[in-house]
Amino acid sequence: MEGNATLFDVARVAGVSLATASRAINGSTRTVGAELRERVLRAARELDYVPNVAARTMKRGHDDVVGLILPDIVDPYFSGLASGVMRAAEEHGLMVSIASTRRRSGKEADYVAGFRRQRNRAIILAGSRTTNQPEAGLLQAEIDRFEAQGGRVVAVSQRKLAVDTIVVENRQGARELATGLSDLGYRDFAVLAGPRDLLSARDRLAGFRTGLAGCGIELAKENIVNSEFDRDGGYEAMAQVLRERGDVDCVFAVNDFMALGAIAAARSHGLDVPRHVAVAGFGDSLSLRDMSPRLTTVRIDSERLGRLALEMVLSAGGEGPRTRREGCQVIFGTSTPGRRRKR
Amino acid sequence: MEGNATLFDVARVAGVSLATASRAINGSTRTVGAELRERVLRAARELDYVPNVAARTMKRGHDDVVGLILPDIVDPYFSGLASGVMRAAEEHGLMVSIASTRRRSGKEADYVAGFRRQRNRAIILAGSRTTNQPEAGLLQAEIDRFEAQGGRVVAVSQRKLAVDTIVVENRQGARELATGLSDLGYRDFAVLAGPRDLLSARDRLAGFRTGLAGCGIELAKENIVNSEFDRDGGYEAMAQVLRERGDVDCVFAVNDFMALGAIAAARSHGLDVPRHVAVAGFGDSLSLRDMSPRLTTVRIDSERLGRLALEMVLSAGGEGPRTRREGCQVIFGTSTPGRRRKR
DNA sequence: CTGTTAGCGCATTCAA
DNA sequence: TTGAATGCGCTAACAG
Repeated sequence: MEGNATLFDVARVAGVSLATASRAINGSTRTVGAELRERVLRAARELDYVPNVAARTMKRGHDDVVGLILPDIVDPYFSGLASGVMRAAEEHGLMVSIASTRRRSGKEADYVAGFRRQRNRAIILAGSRTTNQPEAGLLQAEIDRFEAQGGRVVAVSQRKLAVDTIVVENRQGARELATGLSDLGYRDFAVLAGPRDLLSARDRLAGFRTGLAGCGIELAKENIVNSEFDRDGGYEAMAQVLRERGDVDCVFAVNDFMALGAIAAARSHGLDVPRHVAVAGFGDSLSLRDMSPRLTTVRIDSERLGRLALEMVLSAGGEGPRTRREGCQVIFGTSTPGRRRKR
Repeated sequence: MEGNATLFDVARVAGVSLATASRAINGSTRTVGAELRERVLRAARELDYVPNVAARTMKRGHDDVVGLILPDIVDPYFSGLASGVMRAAEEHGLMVSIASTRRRSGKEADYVAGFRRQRNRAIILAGSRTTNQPEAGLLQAEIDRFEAQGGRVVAVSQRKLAVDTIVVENRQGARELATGLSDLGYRDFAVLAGPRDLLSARDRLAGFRTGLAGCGIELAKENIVNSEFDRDGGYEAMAQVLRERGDVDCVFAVNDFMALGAIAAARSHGLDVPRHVAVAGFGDSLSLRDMSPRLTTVRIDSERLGRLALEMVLSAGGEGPRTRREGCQVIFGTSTPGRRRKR
């Protein structure tokens, strides 16, 4: 075996026409007689025939690859989502191309353009939308081009683009968390609110505030600290809280890894979690499940989101953007055991 | 703008031939007069021309995508590696397709075949080799086909396939870990050795044993327990150790997540780590850095491995398989503080 | 049900 | 340096 057998070779060996060989192997609308099909398949096997995807793509206008754009593959939320996408893709005989923006949200449009050039069949766009309007415009323009070319697009985040979207109910989750923490007796809260321009972070803050308000607790502006969305951001924000607002009894970090940093910061200030201060996160990262104390958090099943996104992007649907909401569930751990009466 | 402008359209608008347009845009051997080139480029911009990758691939025989095959994208080691690959790929203008075998090592060959059909430019095969010989044969056969077609392949693991390989020095790392633990005064070891057929796990065990032997410590067979390579495997193996060999003072889990499970198992048996038993892992997963106790482990910079792999797979090299060794570094944490004299 | 034929968009040969 | 013509491998009309 050297270069590659082509469909033409297969047809010749099988003694049929090119078209018949194509139909037998690919299975088009037309059917092929059992005997001929058998002959073709046998010839293909003998010749170790491999279809040339590029040629097929040229005809069809798209390939069997779905592109996945995400902010950071190392983040367990997104690697979980990628895992779900890949698993579902395998079931459908699709390949998955992944592009990481590494949190440079402006890169999303570039990667959409890249997938368009590749003639990928569909794109899944994961990760929170931001408040950056000009960027969103460029992204939407690229998406429109991709769709004009016959590609399908699904976003997993907020409903901010004119595409099918799986919306994660950050608000609802944060609201329930707030209520639960209030029930546990906490009253003086601080929120490590993450980046100002990240909608997921904003939604979690907003939901949390709403939940507290429902319990008659107001969240003072001074008790909201912005920072990066990662472990170090949580550390710094918590340090600031401890410096400036020493009297809080519960801290909500809008992301598990920020919560991790917050706990580390508390420790390095000589405070124990949860004895001196309670901490809750958001995301329920698997690798943190064995942490001690077990972090109170809000579970998002990102693998499931990935699977749903792939299914959605494959289901035709021509009648305007669809929205599917996915809830999340509060998990109480030992990091918020309930407040003992103070003093 | 509707369907898509083709190179033909660009040529027409620019008032040149197809060939000239192709040469101006792609930049072939032939050069194009400055003025004509400018005209072509302008026309391309006006028409929002996007090259059809499929057509180009048909001519060239390969595209600008590199395939990455790994056992599990959710494992931080592999998501880190993927991150490195993607980062380097971006610098080279390449896309990355990722396939997860979900630890079904027989799937590797299937995905190599898949990437071959896609006419991908290169494949990076990450993850430990196993002792399964027939599987390895099938995989090698698919790799040979891929290479016969002009593709390049690099493996990151053990040097078991006839391809360029980046070898992770598991043995050396485990050996140094053993020596270090011995220096800390530990004498009675158990090893949670992971799956019997996984070479990485075997190498870590072997290195650890060698290291102990160098310190005059023999590792009894009964103190080696096999299990799955994940958190739950570590939990079960540790439970078995505690049941059957209560007297160990230090446990080495060949993988960080197994160590995590081991610590959880110890706790649920009423034992404190490290007070009652010390635990060490392997891998230095980032998300575990804030764990308490801080896990003693062996650091592998998987992001770097990914970057190196991509560079290697792009560098031509026709003279038989190359091997590059990458070391790893022992990190001591509070999970192995040093042994207090017993009794 | 099967065969013939005409491109898909591009890079590259061969002429000019 | 430029242009005209060819064919990569395949699918989908269009005949039969």
